[in-house]
Amino acid sequence: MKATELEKTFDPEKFEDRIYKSNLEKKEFLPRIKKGERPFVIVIPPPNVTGVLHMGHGLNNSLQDVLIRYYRMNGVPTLWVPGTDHAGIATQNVVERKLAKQGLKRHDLGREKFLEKTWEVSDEHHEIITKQLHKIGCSCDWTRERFTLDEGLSNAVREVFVSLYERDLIYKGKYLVNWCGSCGTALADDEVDHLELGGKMYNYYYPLEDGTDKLQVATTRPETMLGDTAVAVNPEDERYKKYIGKKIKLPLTDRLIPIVADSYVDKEFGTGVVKVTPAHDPNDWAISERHGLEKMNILNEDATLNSNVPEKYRGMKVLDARNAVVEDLKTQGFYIKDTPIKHSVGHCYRCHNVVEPYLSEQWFVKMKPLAEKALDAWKRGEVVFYPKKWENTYKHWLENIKDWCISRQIWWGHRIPVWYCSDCSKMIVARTAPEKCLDCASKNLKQDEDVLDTWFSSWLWPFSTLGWPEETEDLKYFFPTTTLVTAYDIIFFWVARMIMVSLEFTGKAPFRDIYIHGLVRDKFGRKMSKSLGNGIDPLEIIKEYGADAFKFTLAFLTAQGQDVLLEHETFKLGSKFANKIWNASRYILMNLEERKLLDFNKTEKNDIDRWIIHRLNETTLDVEKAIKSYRFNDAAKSVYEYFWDDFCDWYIEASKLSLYSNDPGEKDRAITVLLHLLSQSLKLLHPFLSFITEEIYLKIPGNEESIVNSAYPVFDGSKKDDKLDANMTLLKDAITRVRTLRSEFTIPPGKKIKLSIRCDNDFKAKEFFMQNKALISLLVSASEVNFVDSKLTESGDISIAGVGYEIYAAVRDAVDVPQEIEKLKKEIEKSGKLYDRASGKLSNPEFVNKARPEVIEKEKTTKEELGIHIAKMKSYIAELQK
RNA sequence: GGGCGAUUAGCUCAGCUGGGAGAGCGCCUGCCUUACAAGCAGGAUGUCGGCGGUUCAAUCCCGUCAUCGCCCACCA
Repeated sequence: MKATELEKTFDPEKFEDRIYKSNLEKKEFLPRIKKGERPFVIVIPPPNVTGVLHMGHGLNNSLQDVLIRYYRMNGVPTLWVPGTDHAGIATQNVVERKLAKQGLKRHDLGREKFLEKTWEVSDEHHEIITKQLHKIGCSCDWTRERFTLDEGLSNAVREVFVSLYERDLIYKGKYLVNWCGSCGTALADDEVDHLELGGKMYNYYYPLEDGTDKLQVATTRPETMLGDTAVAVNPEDERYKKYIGKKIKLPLTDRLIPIVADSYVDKEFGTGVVKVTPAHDPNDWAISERHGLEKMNILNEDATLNSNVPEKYRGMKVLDARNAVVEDLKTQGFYIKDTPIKHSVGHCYRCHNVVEPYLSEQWFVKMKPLAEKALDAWKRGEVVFYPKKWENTYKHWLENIKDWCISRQIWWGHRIPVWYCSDCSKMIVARTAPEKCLDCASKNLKQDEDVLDTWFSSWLWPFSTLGWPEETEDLKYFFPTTTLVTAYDIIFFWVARMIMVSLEFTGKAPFRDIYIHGLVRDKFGRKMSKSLGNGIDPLEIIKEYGADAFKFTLAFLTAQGQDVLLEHETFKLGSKFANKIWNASRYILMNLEERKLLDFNKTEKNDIDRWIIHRLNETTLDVEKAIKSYRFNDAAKSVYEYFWDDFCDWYIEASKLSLYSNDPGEKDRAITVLLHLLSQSLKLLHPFLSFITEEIYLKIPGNEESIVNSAYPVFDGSKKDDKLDANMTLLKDAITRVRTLRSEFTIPPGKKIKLSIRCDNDFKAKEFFMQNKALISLLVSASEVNFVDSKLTESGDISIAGVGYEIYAAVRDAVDVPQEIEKLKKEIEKSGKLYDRASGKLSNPEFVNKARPEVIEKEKTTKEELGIHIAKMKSYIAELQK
């Protein structure tokens, strides 16, 4: 066999793109459907086509890839559906910002031209995003890629809209909605971010019509007084009872407004008088409904004041109007004072401008009936959150759900499938554009100008991507999907809504497991953002460290329920690991030179071979447990420790006994086993480091097919060998003790030392130690190792105490005796404390009576062993003092 | 105003069902030992936020306080 050369330095850039391309060409990422077998399916949380992928996407997709690759290798038919989201307002904003730079507004272009521009932006970002996912190594099935605005998904959107309308779950009406004046559209409640800000509470008087008295009111938004249509007091409030039914002369206007009694008003709070602005405050809206008050809208769509206010304020922006109103109240003598206050102010989650409550006609989804189904499904255990704590959030939101405003006054999105007859004003809700009015047969029809909320298409994603409403083969086989991987910031927007609509239309929950990972933050725990400039570009990391380092590091750091704190340097962790894999593999492949490979199964295994096979086997089980419970850090740590600590530091080091021997047969045997274990180890690592494992795997003789669809190592109970593992632990411990001695007394590695080992008669690993004499000798760099029956007192060796054995090292001349005595004394002290603790427990009758037997047994052993240990060290001191 | 989470080595964090505290980075010592100096071998470092309680036994369970963070909520 000729040696397979790996380049001396590990350079991921040299193979990652090539491997991804090859995997695509060979269709490695397409599902291998097995009829009757339940597949493992993930639909990607579709990235927005507003921009490029950030570290949060990097994390999200890396974790999905780990899962997908793990199940794929375990022989489960596996599908990962990729795709992107048109992201209505967000994308529209991007285009509008571009236009603004040229001094243009969307209306200057007109709807059609504007949409053309938006498609350009969308296509451009789609390209970038796709390339980024390729770079990360995401093993998606790109033949099934979808976009929320593509034809199939648009069909699904219309189908759902019309069906919900027919089921009386969608309605149109004039209500108070959250209005973003800057985006010029209505927003859903959860699209409003509430920020705690410092503001002012303005106090001023409203005079009674008859001039007999004046009432003090307070507000944080004084400009709304121009839309006040009443003043409310508590019906039980003795101070104001006499005024109920009377009228207020509203300052700055010529309007008279009534004083009404409403129990909503808290007598104790403020002055007990509330100004009522039904069109611009949800509570006031409710009051106005109860009292049949007028609802006076004072805002235009762009959040300037409209013609319902006195002329001087018209056209002013809200804040300008606020200042003007305050000024005028002052000059006219109504003003009292303002006090600083902290209060939460709603902001648009897309453009971050202040949102105003605004009266307008919108489309809504009745959420209660949908939410009930979603709650029931969760209670029945059809969906499970990992970690569980998010179930509270989910439950709370569903139980307090309000109707969802789904119409948006923007252009980028799914046009609402509703038409109005210009002649008879008939409203037609239809799946396809009607040709004529159903009532008057007029062909003069106009489609609703508005588009649907982005989430109205996203919530269909798990089934619309698989072909719904068509009964496709994909839908039948792959739906419902298995796991949703997402961050907690979109539980309401997306996760809960997907469950609701899926239950409504398919009768099934769209996925079984919901894995909620944390958010990516910088090393100070701050969210990564453009404005802070603390973002890390995934591609930059991949360019410097490689995609494997990227994915492995993220998996290693993803503890369930925790945010992930990152800085650029953090990725060295994965990079160093990849480098280690590279070099270990290089060592093995290098030693193929002139070797004859044997049949692994028929090859004899020595102790250390069987030990590493045992360790691999155990690790396989650890990974399985960790992956199945979505504990990515545990899984990554487990393969890391297996490969670095067990495979490299012990197994490969031990293999040098064989590979550097003069016995060609032993060399052949050893390389055969090594190569097999390397192959298995690479498979074990592949879900976490996908490129390097493929690159090396295909260089191993006999491996023809990609590692992507190779069989993952499976836990095999018959390979479990705890006795061997215990023996190895003792052997490793003995070796470490000798190495520590060498290190402490600076005995250089080149200097071989002579060792004698004496085992107690009942020492369990006696045979094992004796059989592996040569190994011990190699790993501690000994000139010779002898097993003796008793201490050779006259030798003047330094003694090392083990549990069940002692090692005598002929290094007395190199040792600083007082220092050695000091060290032994320290250890006696430390052991003494532990001994006292154990014996204390054992002499406590409560402990002996109540503790579990195995715990008592353990304490007994501990006490016994420590006793011997201490005695040994005392005798060593005595000896050294001779 | 509710709800949730965090507090463990200098830093960032693991520690799943209570039984002698761990990782990565950093630090100290010695090594360019023919896979790897992005490495090897060895080492130091913790009143596991405070106080109570349950228990034979608490980093882990309960209560409470403190500090920090997040989510939800219409109090003018």
